[in-house]
Amino acid sequence: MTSMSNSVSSAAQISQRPTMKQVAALAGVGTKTVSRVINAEPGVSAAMYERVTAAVRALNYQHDIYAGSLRRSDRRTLTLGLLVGSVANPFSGAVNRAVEDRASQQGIAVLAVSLDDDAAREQGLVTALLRRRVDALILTTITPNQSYLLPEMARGTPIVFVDREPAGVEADVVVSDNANGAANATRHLLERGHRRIAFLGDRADIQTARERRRGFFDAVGDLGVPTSQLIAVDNIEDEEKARSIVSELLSLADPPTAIFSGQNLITVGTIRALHEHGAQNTTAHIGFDDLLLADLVEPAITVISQDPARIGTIAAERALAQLAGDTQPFRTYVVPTRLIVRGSGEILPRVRDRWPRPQSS
Amino acid sequence: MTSMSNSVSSAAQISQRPTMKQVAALAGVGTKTVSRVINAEPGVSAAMYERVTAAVRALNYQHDIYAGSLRRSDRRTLTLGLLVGSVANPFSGAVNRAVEDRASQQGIAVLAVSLDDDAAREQGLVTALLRRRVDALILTTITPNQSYLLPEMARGTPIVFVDREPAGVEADVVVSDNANGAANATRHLLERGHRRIAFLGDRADIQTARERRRGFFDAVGDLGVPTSQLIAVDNIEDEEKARSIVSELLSLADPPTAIFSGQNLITVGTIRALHEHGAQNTTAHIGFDDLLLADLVEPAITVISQDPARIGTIAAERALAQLAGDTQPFRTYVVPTRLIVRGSGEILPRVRDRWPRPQSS
DNA sequence: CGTCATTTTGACAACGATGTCATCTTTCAT
DNA sequence: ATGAAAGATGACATCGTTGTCAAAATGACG
Repeated sequence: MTSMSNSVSSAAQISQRPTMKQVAALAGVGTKTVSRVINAEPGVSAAMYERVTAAVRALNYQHDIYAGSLRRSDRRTLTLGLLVGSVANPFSGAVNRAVEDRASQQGIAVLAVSLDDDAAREQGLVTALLRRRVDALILTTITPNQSYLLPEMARGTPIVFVDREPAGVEADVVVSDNANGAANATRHLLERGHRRIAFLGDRADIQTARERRRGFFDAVGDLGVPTSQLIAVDNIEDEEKARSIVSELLSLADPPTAIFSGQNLITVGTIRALHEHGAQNTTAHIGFDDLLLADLVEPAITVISQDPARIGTIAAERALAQLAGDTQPFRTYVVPTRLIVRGSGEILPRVRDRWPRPQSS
Repeated sequence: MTSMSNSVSSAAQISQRPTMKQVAALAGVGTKTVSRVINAEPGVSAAMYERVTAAVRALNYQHDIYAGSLRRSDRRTLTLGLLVGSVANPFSGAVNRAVEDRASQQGIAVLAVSLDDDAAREQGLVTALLRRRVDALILTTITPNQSYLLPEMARGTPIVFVDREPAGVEADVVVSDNANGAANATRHLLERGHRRIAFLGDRADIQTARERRRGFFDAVGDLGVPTSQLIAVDNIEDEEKARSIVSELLSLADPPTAIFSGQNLITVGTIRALHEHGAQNTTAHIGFDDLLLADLVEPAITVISQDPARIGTIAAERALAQLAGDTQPFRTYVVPTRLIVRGSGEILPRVRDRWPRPQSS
């Protein structure tokens, strides 16, 4: 009975995915001709084209991009690798979406992974993208140095950095105008007479956090505000920590008359604390990065808004341009931020706290 | 001088990505041995293992997942395909993140694409994922029927539907408790004496929108509220349209005493309109889906909150389980929603609008 | 109608990896 | 010491596709 070993018994025959060979067989042509039709290569007669597309439809053939890329000389996989803070975070989501929109115009898909600002994950995540042979990388980084990417760049893989500037690598970079934005916010407060201002910053190992801090100190420095007036707290990791810190600050004998919160979640924590202390209408507050509903809380929150969609679009454009052979020198694209005046940032200090001090002549 | 055609002139030699063959050559072993080491297959002596890993490190070899999958019998690409509303939208982002977290535990990456609730895009996007040979699909759909996926399912590709129930396919489904959540919100309003209630719904071709509408009408129907009291507006596509509709409603001679907004952006538009009319403290309002800062606007917004992370986690678990050979029958997982009481939903109608009517005996 | 240029087509190797299987060592019981 | 069993290793075909190149078909022209 061994003759039955090529069994009919595997009854529940699972239909295989059709291959190009099967399409070719059905159409009665060579596989190369099918390949030509699929890839819209020239030199196929109308009759052949018709026969092949009919077979493709009949079998519901789905071309395998990766098998193709294996043999193809450019080795393109039509996939972009994107490393962002977290795909769950609105800023990253907007960047992701903009990249997707740009890329999908050319049939390119986006493989996005979340960094979580965990330096230990960075290289592993990049490797995971590279193992999948993405055509280009768009990266938000956290490690102090990105020179581990040099061999990959030497191989010709386009790499664009977004949101944060890399170190140890020459490349296209797309960032918000962090220092300027922060300085603008700070000047806005200074102009309204605030001097006792609190700066609340994100983790200091994050490049943008350092930039925003720098902008803050540049602005107060330009005016020669004595540092004894200032309060700066860094490394605020989450909303709850921000809330408790602001709560403490408001309990001080001499609390700040204005607060500049340097990141999204810190802004939310700050708003919470201000409301808890009933201080939201007496303490000025500007946040870096806009929030949904920020215009509907009481008072509405003045913010420095970023343009993540534009950041994503430019990054995708640069990556795609490099793929297309563009060789213009690397540049840093600085996307402007915008001060959106809504109320919380325009609260004036009490007269006795206001600067410049009235002349007592 | 033709002997120089194998030119030294292509000076800027681009270093190629090392292949397994090169690693094998450097280590002085066969490629199959390298393959065994890379894949942690048993039967490799310690000495060989050491020699191979040394060569891998020396060349910075990066294993090509797709080339491997081509020959491998299970044809796994260690990639999951995810179709969501939009990677820029917070709900989708949370689902995406949960799927990523689950999948990355097994070294699986997520290829996410945005549907934009555009029926014309659905099949094309699924095909784009399938062309990349994803191991499984997690889909949010918009077309009226998903039977086009039957051949793919017959091939053994696990497919899990999230957020919305499919039609024409038997599969695992993970959804919010939409009808119940909407009914709860509605009862919450009815219990407080509201009868003149407005339901504001999303596009009627979206399954969840229909479910929420159903929940609303179930709840009012159970109490026998005369439909003449009710206002239902469907197909509200964006925040601005929601705002203008609510604005109109509030201008009616007999405006609604309560509003149930059936989706995120509709909720935001509703809040805007209420504030513009100064009606936010006299008109009750409950929104479906939570919003950041919803607890900080005045009044704080009562909502039906969903649990997108849980939806994503369950979906990923089911997809991975099916990949692992789990054959339990398909199920619909209903993730509970939760009424979060914050104030806007507890506003009472004026006495003369309140039900039940006081007995005039 | 024959010749040559041009267009269309397909056979075959190759891309980078793994499955199969044969070969070569080593180990160990007798 | 010997043979059998087990372990380690690599040669080779193969996965689904495309590059190369030669062969076949077609068309142009005298």
